[in-house]
Amino acid sequence: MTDPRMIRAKSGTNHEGTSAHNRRVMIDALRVNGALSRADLARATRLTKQTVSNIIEELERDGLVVPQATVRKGRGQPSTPYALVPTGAFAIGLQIDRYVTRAVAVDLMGTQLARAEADLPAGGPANGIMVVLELIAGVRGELAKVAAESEKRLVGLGVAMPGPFDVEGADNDQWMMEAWQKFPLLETLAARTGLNVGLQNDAAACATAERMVGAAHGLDNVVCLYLGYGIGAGLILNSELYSGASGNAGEIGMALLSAGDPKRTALEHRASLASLYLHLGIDPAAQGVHDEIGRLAAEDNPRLREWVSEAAGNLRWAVHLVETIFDPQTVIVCGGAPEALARRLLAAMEPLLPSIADRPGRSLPRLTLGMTDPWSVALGAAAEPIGRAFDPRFCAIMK
Amino acid sequence: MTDPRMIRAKSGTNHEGTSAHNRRVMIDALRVNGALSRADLARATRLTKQTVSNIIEELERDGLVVPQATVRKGRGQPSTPYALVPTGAFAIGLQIDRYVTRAVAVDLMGTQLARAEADLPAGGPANGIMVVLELIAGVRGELAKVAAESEKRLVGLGVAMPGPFDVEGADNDQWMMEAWQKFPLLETLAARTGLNVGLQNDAAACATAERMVGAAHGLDNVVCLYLGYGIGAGLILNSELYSGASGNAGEIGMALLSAGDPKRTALEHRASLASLYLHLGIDPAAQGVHDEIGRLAAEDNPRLREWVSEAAGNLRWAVHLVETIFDPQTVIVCGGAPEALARRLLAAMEPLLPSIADRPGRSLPRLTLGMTDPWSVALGAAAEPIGRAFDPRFCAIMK
DNA sequence: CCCATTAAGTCAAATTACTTGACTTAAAAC
DNA sequence: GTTTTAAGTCAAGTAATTTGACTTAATGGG
Repeated sequence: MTDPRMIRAKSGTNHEGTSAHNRRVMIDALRVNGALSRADLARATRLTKQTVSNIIEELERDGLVVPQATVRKGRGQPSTPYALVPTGAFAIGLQIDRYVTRAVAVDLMGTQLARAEADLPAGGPANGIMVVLELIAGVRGELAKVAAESEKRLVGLGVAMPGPFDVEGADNDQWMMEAWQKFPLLETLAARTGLNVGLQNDAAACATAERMVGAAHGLDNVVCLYLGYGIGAGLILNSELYSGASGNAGEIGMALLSAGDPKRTALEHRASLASLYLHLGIDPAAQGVHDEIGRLAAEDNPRLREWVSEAAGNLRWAVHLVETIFDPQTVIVCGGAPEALARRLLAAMEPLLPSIADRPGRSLPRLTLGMTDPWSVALGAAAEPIGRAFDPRFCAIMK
Repeated sequence: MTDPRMIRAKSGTNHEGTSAHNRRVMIDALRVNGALSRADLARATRLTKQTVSNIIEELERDGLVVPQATVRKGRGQPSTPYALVPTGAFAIGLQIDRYVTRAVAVDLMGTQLARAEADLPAGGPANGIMVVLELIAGVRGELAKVAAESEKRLVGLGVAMPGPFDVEGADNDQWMMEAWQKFPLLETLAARTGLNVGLQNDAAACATAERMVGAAHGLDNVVCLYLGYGIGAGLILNSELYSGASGNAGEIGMALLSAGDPKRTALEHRASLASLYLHLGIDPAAQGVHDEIGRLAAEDNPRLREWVSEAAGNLRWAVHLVETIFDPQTVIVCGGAPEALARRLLAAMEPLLPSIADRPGRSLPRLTLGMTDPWSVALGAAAEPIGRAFDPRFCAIMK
């Protein structure tokens, strides 16, 4: 007898799947384009006016869209644009980093409505899980105060933490995170919060954030270079976050800088905040580190300038590499570096190396500065459940 | 008035879309798993028995599946497995390379039923297009002789040629191909053959071939390193070929070997058949070059050994890089190198560099030898229209 | 040897959700 | 003031899945 678990197949779909897909397509269209009339939506989605009307009616009943003032535009009956209601859905994002954890609550549009951070005690999840749970509960409570229906409309909890996940012989400075990764975090959080829980690495979270509210909004193929304690790439390919066979795609920081180098130097040893801290002799666990390096960057500190120069050289190569491999619409630099530092890095990276991205008729710059905000990872973590709930490509068609 | 062309949205779907998706899911399941009963299909696709029955009936009427002998397996009524009919669909693949062009005709299962090759005259498409058209016509005629209904069941013509496409300042040795790329090839072929025409680069074609009949069969996340005149990566991500924003994803051969190198040496200058020909002082346009280097590899020629050693070092790094960036299930080495040479390269690449691919519980090797056959690119080109027609992920849900 | 059990597969009706085509409404153009 | 154009609604039609009862055909226990 054929073991049914051995049969590999994709899922079929039915009318509900069709309907869910169409709803998501419409929500996505409204998110990307802003308010649209039913007629516009019908043209854009290639559905009939009637179908669009039905779905809009349902979305309005569900409190996800509202009609705007009618618009006269030439001949014909004026149209009534519909806009997404920001308070139509909420999500909570949680970042677990090496020394700190952050939680934010966002609405459907990605606006932050509440947030809080806490230091993570040493010793991994055994000591930290309570801190995390309290942080989430606090933000959730704040959200409930600001938005009446938030509990009913919470679509999930997104978690972001540094990768890689489930790898043998990970880097030494990862030992803190390793304990977290062995811990049944998702199960615990799901059980204790009652929410759907999803996980991404920090670079992926940043890309998710950029896609929802940042430089990648409305783009389909983007690579986000996330400069944090390490360096990772968040990959948006065909409008979808790509996470690889085991969730570790984009760990570009572990890429060796050259084929021949016997010392096997990885990119993040030369271009990451960790390498900057090392270069400057700063303790990354100390309070106010972020502001400190922001100040150094603003005043163009010579030691920092040295690092920028070398890091920029390596990042220039990293950009060349991802352009060559992914052929994205643009590359976005984002992450936990202070904006002054990020701007210096971007400036130092020019001119970029030649690559296939030098093509005629580009409309976007090859390199874009994205969010430089310590909260962007938590924001992206929060964006993940919203994307999951409302993104038409998220396997929406399957049952 | 809002310009409808300015509105960006994904396409909605309807019952036909649903149905098409379910048909494709079933065909895909049969392709990956072999013959399955309706009950098995219902379980695997999460559709009802009745729906599966309806679709199977339709597929049988269309000549795409046939019932096999019934199978008794324990209690209950014996099941009737259904198998794909190889002659249910046909496609033609065309490879346009620098000095030669090849065409193959394949069936639904990827079996080659006819093939032919021809030298390409210098001067690009002006002189070459007639050669190509005659080649296609020849193969098409052969196919018609072997398979009665082939004309009715031809799903398309796939074209593969070296990339990158539409890039400024492409490599010098690409000038021959540049003329081809400027030529309205797809339009001409579509007009002259009356078939649906699709285009891939050669690495992508090889990956498509590996997925249909090779080492990537049934896998969802695979990188194929295609060693040809240059070197490229064919990317299968989430079961789908990824081709980037402008069709040039995977042009890894143009990746610079190190961040610092002022000479800006690209990978394919060190690890590609072009570099081997250069190293050996062989004219790549000469007849019998392929057999020649195969012979040299078989007899372990010292000059060739030198090249293998250096190329393997660089390929080892390339594997490390794609593992780090894509986190694939496996990396497949394939392409136009003779098998003896490919085996030497693979052997020389061990041990691989450490990477996130070193994870516990892997079932597949990190590195696999794929097809080493000059025809594999043409085969992959032919597989593309079949995939397009029968792959459930190929935007099947959209209208 | 018979009958209960199990599983494959069919039948016919119900349901869901999209489409169709005619119609209404409201504004601009002539 | 009439015509034209476009947005949007109404009601019936249609395609495709689901549902639940039924049929068929095998195994296995008593």
